[in-house]
Amino acid sequence: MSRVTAQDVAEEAGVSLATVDRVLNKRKGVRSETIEKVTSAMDRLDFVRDQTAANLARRRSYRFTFIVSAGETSFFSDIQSEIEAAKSHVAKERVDIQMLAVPPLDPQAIVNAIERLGDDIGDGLALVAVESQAVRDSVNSLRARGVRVVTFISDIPNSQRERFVGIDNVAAGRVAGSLLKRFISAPSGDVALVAGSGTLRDHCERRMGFEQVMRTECQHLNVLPWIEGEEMAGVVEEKLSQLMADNSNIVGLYSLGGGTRGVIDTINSAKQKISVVTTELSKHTRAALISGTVDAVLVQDPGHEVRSAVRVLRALVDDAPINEKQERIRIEIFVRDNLP
Amino acid sequence: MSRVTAQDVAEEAGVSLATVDRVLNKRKGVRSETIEKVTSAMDRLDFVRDQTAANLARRRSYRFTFIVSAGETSFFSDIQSEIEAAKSHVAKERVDIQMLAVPPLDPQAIVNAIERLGDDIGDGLALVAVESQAVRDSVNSLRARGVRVVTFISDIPNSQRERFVGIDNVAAGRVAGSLLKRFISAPSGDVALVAGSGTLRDHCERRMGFEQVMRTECQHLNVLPWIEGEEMAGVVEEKLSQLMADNSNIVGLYSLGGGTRGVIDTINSAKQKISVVTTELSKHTRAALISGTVDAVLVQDPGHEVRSAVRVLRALVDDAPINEKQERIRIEIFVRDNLP
DNA sequence: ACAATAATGATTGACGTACTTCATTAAATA
DNA sequence: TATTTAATGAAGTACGTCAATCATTATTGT
Repeated sequence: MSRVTAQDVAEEAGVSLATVDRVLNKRKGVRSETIEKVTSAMDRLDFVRDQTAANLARRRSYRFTFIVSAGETSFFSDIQSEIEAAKSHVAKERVDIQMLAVPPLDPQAIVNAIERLGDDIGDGLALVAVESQAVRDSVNSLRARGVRVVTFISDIPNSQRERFVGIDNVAAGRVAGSLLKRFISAPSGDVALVAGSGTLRDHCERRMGFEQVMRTECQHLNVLPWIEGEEMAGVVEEKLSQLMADNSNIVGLYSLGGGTRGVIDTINSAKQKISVVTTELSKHTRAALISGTVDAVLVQDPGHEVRSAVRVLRALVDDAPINEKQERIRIEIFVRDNLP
Repeated sequence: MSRVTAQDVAEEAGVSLATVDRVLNKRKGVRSETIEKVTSAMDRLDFVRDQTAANLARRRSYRFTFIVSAGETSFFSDIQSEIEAAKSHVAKERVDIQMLAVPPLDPQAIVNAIERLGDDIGDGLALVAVESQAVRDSVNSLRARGVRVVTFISDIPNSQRERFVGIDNVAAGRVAGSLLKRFISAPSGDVALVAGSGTLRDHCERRMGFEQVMRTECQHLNVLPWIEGEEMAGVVEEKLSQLMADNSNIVGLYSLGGGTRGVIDTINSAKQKISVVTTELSKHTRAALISGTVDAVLVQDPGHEVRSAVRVLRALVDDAPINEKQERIRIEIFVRDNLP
């Protein structure tokens, strides 16, 4: 009933513990014939090596760095507190996490941060990437040094990052589109689009996805030129109320990034019935969902993303397989009734 | 830079390792004054006990039993394969899982299974519960024996199970209602309701939630008497086509349980445009989402549920805190564009 | 002040694996 | 056959904590 140990395997295979160990850790100096004896004994006994004991003996501990945007949006403060939470949670499993917040939208800040960290960066890095060749180079040189790198929330394709932990933003945009398509009952009308900044990759991708759906499936709807809110509620509010004053026929709106509070305030003081889909679950979007101002909110779960990044980094360091299903970050749809 | 050990704490506190250990494991025979010295040293040094080493030394291993319904629905076969997956995954962390499939909807089968297992049930049980006093008693006596019990997917309230791992089914029903409400653009019409069986608690709850929304917010819609499909596609198809023949004004449909394939087939061969929300992601609902027959599918992620149950059981055994955010099972909404 | 009790120290051997060293044996080459 | 080389065994130390034992101090009450 007690666990099968390497010692048991040795006896079963008729070899010494040392040889089992050599096989287990793929060290050289064992005949393939002997390897076979050992592995078959392992199968027979259902041996699974005790990872906890192994890690202890290896005195392996993991050190990971998170570099995130210091943006003042609620999403990024959520991310930061989730990292803090994860930090204390995994500390007892010999995983040490450090977090660095850098100014948003600034590639050089990221590069400098990585530079400054040097070897202190540890075994792995989770990075909220910004599109830039300098960052790409920086990531690649980390990889060359053996540091495992995952991008996080915002990807940087064509770099040597080993994985992207985050949602498919094009799909998120499409979801917004197909929801709005179903929500809007008017036979025709205009649809407004509010974004943070055109330089943000995720915003662009969501917009792409959204417009794909609108173009191909909603000929009766006309997507207005998008509003760039620069992630600031005030700016959004000003530009959006202008837009709504000019267009009396707005029937739908997709807010795909920052400054959603401005959207909500504007819609609240408008008379038209507009179907609204937004992003990010903050106290404002939550209230708006409940009051009915907003119909649906599309979300990526920061907690899941942080935990996933840690698990993935650990698996990369351990050369262990990744549970794809577990690590897939969902595009979550919230309506009033499934609010957490 | 290396980890802080209990030995370091002992030195910092000016006591022996034995005393630190006594404090750490809350053994008696230490003056409260000394306890204070030790804990403050721990704080100063940021000591976190190494769980892996602790588990090793304690030679603690966990043994959990899953009792699930042997229903032939795709949902339960998904559950079973997720349990298998979890089993091999956690084996390396000294967690042993056994699974037992019992006939669905049969309280006595559950009670007998628990009886037969005896002490072999291990440290904890995750149970797909069925409403019944016998099961409730059985759960309670397990708890009295010190076995930790969580219910799983289907709850059994008023028992001493320590937690329910699953979704809020009333909320799921409400989500279905508020989605349909938005999807249906017709000014009025009938809404059909297809369920598996009235004896299933989760089905009843979803129906409740759905009708709540319909009654309070959709006076323009008329919910037809529900169809009991007994989880069989053929039965559903027959009854539903009859219903649709009788009512030419059906504009929406919510399929809240088994036999969804029958719903899909029926709708496919109908001429009306009906907004449809269903449950469970199978290859049929997936195809129907893509083809547009179904507008949205409400899902609980079996993988997440299984992993959560294991984590919760382990936390219960360890007397460790539970990460509520991580363990909240989401009501997931899938439309064509966020299909996994 | 003395015994009785409580608190602490010192030491030791697990737990299951990793990794090294040194000795021994078997196989391959000259 | 002698010699080199490769394969294996035997044994020990380490990882950080747990848990038990026994010896040694403090701290009580009388």
